[in-house]
Amino acid sequence: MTEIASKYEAKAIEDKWYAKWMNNKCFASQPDGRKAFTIVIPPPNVTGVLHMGHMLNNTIQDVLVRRARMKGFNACWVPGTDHASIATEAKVVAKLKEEGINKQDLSREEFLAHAWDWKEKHGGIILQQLKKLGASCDWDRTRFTMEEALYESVIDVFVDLYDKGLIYRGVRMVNWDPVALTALSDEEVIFKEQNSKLYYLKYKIENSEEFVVVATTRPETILGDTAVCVHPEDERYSSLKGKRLIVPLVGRSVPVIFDEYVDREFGTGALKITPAHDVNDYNLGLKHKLDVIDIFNDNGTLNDNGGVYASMDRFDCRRKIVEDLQDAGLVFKIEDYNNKIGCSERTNAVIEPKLSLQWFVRMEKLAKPALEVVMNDTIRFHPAKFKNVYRHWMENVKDWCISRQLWWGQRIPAYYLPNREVVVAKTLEEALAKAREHFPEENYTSADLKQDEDVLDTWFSSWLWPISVFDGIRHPDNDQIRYYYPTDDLITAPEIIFFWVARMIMAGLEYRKEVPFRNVYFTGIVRDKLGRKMSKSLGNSPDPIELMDRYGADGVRMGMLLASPAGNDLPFDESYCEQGRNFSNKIWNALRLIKSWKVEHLPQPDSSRKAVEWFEAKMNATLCELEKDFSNYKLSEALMTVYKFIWDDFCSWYLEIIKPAYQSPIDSETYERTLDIFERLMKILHPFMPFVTEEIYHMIRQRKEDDFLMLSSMPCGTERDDAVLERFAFVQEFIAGVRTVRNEKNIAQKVALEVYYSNGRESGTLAEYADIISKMCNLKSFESTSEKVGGAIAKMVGTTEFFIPLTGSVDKEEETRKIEADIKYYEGFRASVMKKLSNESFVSKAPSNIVEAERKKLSDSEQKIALLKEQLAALK
RNA sequence: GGGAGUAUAGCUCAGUUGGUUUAGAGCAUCUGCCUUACAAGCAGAGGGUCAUAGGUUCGACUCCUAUUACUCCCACCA
Repeated sequence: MTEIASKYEAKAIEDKWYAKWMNNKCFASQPDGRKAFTIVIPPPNVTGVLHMGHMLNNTIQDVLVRRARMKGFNACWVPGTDHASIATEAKVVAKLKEEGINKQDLSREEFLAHAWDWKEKHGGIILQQLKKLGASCDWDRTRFTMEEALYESVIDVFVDLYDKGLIYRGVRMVNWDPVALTALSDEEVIFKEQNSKLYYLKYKIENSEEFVVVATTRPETILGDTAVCVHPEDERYSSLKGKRLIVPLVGRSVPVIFDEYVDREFGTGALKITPAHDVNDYNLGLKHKLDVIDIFNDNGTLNDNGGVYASMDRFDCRRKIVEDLQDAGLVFKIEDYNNKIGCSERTNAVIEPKLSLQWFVRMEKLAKPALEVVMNDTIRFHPAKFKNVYRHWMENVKDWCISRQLWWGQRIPAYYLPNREVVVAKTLEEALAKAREHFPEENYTSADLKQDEDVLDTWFSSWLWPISVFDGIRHPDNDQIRYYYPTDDLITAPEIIFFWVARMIMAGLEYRKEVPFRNVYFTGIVRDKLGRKMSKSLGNSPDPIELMDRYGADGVRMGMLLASPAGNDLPFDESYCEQGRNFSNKIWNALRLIKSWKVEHLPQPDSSRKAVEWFEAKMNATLCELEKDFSNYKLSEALMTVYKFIWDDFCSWYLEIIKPAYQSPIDSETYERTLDIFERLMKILHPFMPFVTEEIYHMIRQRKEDDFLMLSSMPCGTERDDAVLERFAFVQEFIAGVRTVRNEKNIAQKVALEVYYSNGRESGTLAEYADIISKMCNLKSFESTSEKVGGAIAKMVGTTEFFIPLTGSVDKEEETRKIEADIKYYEGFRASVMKKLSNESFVSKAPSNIVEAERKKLSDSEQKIALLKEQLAALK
C-alpha cells in the first residue's frame, strides 16, 4: 500500500473533484423519463459577494439537490443573479463618480452601457464562489434577471396585468429618497432613533389675539400646512369650533378640524396638518378634503411654494425658519426629543414622504388564492410557524408600488401621448398601433409617443423567477417549463417572505395556475457569538472563502448545518467548522486503517460475523431515521444522525471489533463486507460532505474516474432486525460497565482482566457475544458463574451482575459508598413507582399496559435493591 | 400599539397524539491514556426543581391560564 497522509488535506482534493464533476457534466439536467427535482436559487444580487447567509442557504440547497439526485430524481438546480436595480445602480454611480463622471451628465443609453460593462466585469463573482462550496448547480442554465428572455417576460407580465386592470397609475404617498431620487417600498425604509427637537409654535386664532400652540419636529413643513387638528373631545380646544388659525410666518389662514386620530397626550394635543408631506396628514387631508401644498423639489430642496425659502435644502431651511420664527416671537418653547426617522436602506438619506404618480399592482385579487394554498398546505412551510406570519400579512396586504425612478431595470412599457393619455404595450410599434386605434383622428407617429422614464421594482422581475428561468411566460407550453415546474423546494430567509415568497406564489398561480414550489424552507439569520447579525458594517462576518481554505468546504458545510434547525438563527462559531474538519479527518483515518490491512482467505471469526450482522441492522435503522428527518426537513438532525453513525457505530464499535491484531491479516469475507459498508456510508454522507466522500469512494476500491459517487444511488433501508439491535445495545452497555471499572480502578488498557457474570435473563446474550466483549474489554477470561465471587469488584448492568477479581485490595469504604448511593437511588425510584401503584384511581383508570409496565419497574427495582444489598453484605 | 414565536445541561438543540425505569444528543468541561487509523484521537465521568405561579388529569417537559424575560414581524405620535 502507498503511504496515505495521516491528516486529511481538503483543499487540493476539493478543487480536483469540482473540476472533474464539471468536466463530466455531472450537474447538468435535461428533461427525460425520470421525475424532476427542481430548485431555483434565490438569485443573489449581481453586486453581491459571498457571505455567511449565502453559505448556509446554498449548503442547504446543495444537500437537498444532491440527495434527490442520488435518490433517482432528475435533479436540476438553476443558478443565476438578480440585477438588483437600486444596489447596482448605486454601485455604478459611485464607480463613475470615482472616475469623475456624473450620472446627470450621461444619457440613459450611455449610463446603461456603463452599467452593463460593470456587470460583465464584476457581476456574478458570487457564482464563482459558490463553486468552492461545492454547489451542484447546472451552470449552463445560469440566468440573469435582466437578460433578454427574462426582461421580455417582465414586460409581458406588466402589459398583461395592465390589460386585466390589475396595474394602475395613481397619486400616492410614497417614501421618497431625495438622494437616489427614487421612491422606495415600505420595506426598504429603516427607522432610526435620532436626537432632535420638538418645536412648540404659536398659531394665532384668526381675528383674535389668542393663539394655539402646536408641537412639531419639522417646523419647515409649516409652509405646507393646510389645517390644524384637535381631538373632538378635547375640552381645551372646544372653543375652536368653526375657527380658523393663521400659520405662523406664512400668514395663511387654515381651518381647525376635529378628528379622533389626534393623541391628546402628545405635545399640546393640537396637530398641524401637512397633507403633502406626511402619510397620516395625507389621509386626514383626504378625509377632511383639505388642500395639498407640496413644498419640496425631488432632491429635497424647497420649491416655489416655499416662498423666500425656495431652493434651500430642507435641513438648512429648518434652521433658518426656526431662527425667523424666534425673531418673530412665534416660538413658544423648544424641547429635546428622540424620535424615529425613516431612512433609506441604500443611501441612508432621510426619507421624505411625497405625493407622487406611481404605478401600482392591485394585490387583493392576487393575494387571496396565494393565502389559501399556504393555509391548506399545498405549499408547506418549514417550520410551519411562518404560516401565521404569512397569513397576517396577506390579510392586510397593501397595493404594491412597482415604479422606481432609476435607469437600471426593466423600463416601464407605458407610452404617453400628446393628449396626456397613456397606452401600455410591449413595444413602441404596438403602442403606436394602440394609440392610432384609440385616437384615429390624431394620426400619431412614433415621435409623438414618450415612454415612461421609470423602471420596475426589482421584485417585479424576481417574482417571476421560478417561471421565467424556464421561459414559461413567453412560451407557456415549452418542454422545459412543463417538465421542471412546479419546482420542489425553495430555500430562503424569513425576512423576504413578503417581498419575494408571497409574490412568487401569486405569480405562479396567476401565470401557471399552479404553485411555484411545494416546500419552503426558511433559514435563520447567521449571527456572531454575541448574537449580533453578521454585517459588513460591524465587520463581524468571517470571510467564507478563507474559512473554506482553513477547514475545507466540507468542514464549513457541516459547521453551518450542525447548529441550524430550520427557522432558527444560527449563532455562528468557528468551532462548528472545526468539528466538521475533524470529522473529515476521522473518516480519512478510517480509510487509512482499512487500507493498511493484509487480506487473506481465512475463516471469518465469529466476532466479525456478528459485527457485520449488527451493523447491517443498525444501517437499516439509521436509513429509516434519515428518511424521516429529511421528510420533515430536519437537516441538522439528519446530519447528526449520520455523524454519530459513522463516528461511533462504525469507527468506535464496528472497526474496533473487526480490527485484526497488529500485523495480522484480515479474512477476505469481513474485508469485502467492510468495503461495502464503507462505500454505503460515503453515499449516505455525500450530500452533506461531497468532496471527502467522493475522494474516499475512489480510494476504497479501484474505480474508473468517471464512476462518480455523486451520481451513484442512495442506499435504501429495508426491514430492520430489532432483536439484534437490542441485544447488541445490551452488550455495549456491558462493555461500558467493565470499562468504567477499569477507569475507576485505574487499570491500564494492556492489563487483561478476568470477568465473571451472573446467570440470568441476559446471560445468553453475553455468551453469544463473548468474543466481542473479550476483545473490546481486553479480557483474559469471561465466564458465567452461579455464585458470588468474593473479594472482587461487583457491578450490575441491566439485571446481570458481574465480578472482576482484582489482585490489589478492594477499597471497601469507597465501594460501600457507591453501593449505598445506588441503593438510595433505586429506593427512591421504587418509592415513586409504589406511590403510583398504590393510587387506586391510577390502577383503575390508566390503561392496563401502563400499569403492567409500572409493575415491571417495581419488580426490577426490587431485584436490583436486593442484589445491591447482597453486595454490600459481601463487602463486610 | 397590534400580531407571532421562544424559554429544557456552560453553549447549540432533540423530546412525535400526556404514561419506555425520576429527561436525551453534539460541543465544551473534568479524569485517565502519546493503546501501531486518527491527540483534528481513545476510554470514562460529572452536569438539568424542563423560566415562575396556578389549573386540568390517576399521571404534565408535554394541555390550559396568568406572570416574567428575550426574539421576530407589522404599524408608528406630530
